[in-house]
Amino acid sequence: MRPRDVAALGWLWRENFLPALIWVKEAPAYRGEGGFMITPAEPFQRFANRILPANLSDTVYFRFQALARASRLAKAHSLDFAGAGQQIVFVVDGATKLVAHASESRDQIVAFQFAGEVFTVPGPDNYSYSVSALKDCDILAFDSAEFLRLASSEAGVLHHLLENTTLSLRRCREKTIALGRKTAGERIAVFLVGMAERIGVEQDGRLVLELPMSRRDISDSLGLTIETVSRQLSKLRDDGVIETVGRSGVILNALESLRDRAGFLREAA
Amino acid sequence: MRPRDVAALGWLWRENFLPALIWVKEAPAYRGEGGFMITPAEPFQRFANRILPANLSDTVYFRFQALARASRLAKAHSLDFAGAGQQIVFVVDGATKLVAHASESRDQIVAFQFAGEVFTVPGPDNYSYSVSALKDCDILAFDSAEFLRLASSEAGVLHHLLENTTLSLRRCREKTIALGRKTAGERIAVFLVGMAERIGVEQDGRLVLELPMSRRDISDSLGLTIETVSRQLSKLRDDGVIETVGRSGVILNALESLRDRAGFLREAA
DNA sequence: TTCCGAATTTGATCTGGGTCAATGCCCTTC
DNA sequence: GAAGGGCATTGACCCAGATCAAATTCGGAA
Repeated sequence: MRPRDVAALGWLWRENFLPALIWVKEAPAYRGEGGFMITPAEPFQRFANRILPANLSDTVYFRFQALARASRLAKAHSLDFAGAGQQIVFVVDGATKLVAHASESRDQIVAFQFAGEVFTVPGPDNYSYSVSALKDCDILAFDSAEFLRLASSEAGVLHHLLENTTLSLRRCREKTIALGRKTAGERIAVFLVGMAERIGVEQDGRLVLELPMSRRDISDSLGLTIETVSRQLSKLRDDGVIETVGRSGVILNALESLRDRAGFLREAA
Repeated sequence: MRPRDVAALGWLWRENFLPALIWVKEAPAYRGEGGFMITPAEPFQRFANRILPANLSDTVYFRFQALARASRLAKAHSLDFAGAGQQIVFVVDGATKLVAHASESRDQIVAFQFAGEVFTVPGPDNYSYSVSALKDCDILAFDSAEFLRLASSEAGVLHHLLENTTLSLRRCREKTIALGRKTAGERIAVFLVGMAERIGVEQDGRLVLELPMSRRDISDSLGLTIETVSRQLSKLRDDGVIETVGRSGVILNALESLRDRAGFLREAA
């Protein structure tokens, strides 16, 4: 049974969670194999390959699987964990944004995530957080408390999770630096360089980006307005540093120049 | 041998690291006891109480101890990990700031830390990071790679570290929200409320803060200038929300009003 | 207790990026 | 392939907070 077929189940699928189990039939048979076969067990499988150690016992493996709630998230739709506590989310496929709602009409995008990435969604606190799909997504979500209870004696799982969290923290700190001490032009350059590293594709020696997020998303991520984002991109275009293709395509002609404009620490410092 | 005595050793102590071991003589005898006795083993002891599981074997305990580099850091002095990789730092006593150097004269304070807190210092990347003492400090530092190698099969240690990292991430995200979408007045209110939670002391029903950081530190943390910080504090004083005592004392007369000004999500939303 | 230098506060002015307002252009849908 | 609607761009103007410049005050040292 493929996700596609499952979708046909109708209401079960929708916006809501659904145990990943229904995607899974012969999981153990596939587990641990290299290469991502498109199999019924694929979503949890991919998660397991990335986060669970290869030598995990079947019993524990299935317990984790039972905790996973899979959801198919159509573009622009969002998961709201209001009421629930901290979550651990895996992006099986697609791209998402983690949005903090500061107040009416003031959203801050805390981070973007792409296929294969794991991240933590804070429980509600001073702000409420939600995860939105930048394009159609497949997502696995775990209640963090339940997940950690199960993982509490699995050093391998904790280690992977720690590494992922530390990476998120580093990215968040870099964003802090950008928002606290950089000009609009520098922020845009930082953004483009960062996206180039994460989703850039090389074509004819030039880096090509297909940005899944809108100008509003970019501005909500960088603490700017859409107008400023647009103006800065136009400036880069006028300067020949980038070319734009339609609404989402960006070609980076001069990555070095972009790095200079990003205001990073000089290498030779 | 107390830290105080050790300091008398002179050059060994200074700004440099020094194996924590020299602080330690009868560590095993004290380990696991409740209550923080001031003992020779105190620094590593405190760290162990917070991060290492109580049932850790002595062998492993001592291996961790051998990795610890203790340092006494005088106010305004800083540890520079340039060259070294990611670090795990424990603030035994005092208060520190984690500073990212964006470029000449543009520093961003990424986080403040107080006694008893553990945090990660990123390895050099697009920016270089350093840890500075807001007041005289005792600090333990571990090379992160070495620490994790040793901890890789110690689920208890990893679990604590993960919790600490997740907390840092949550704080960093809240800072992101503040820097991306809040006005100067809101940022100051957020800062004061946050400090109240971490180092506030209740006196006669009012919260009293003794801020260890200067106006420059506050401005470098909030992405503002010292002048703006000063003006916003004056405004709060004029409005009767706070009183200031000398350069570092702040009395919060109306925590609720501060919360309102912080632009947090309305509870009743 | 006085004194000095640095930290802070306060004031005046300037500006990067926000806001408001059209206009233009993708891209979807029919 | 024409049309419509939202997204993006561009322009004019404004303002929160930066910058520049004193004046004031704190708190350590003598």
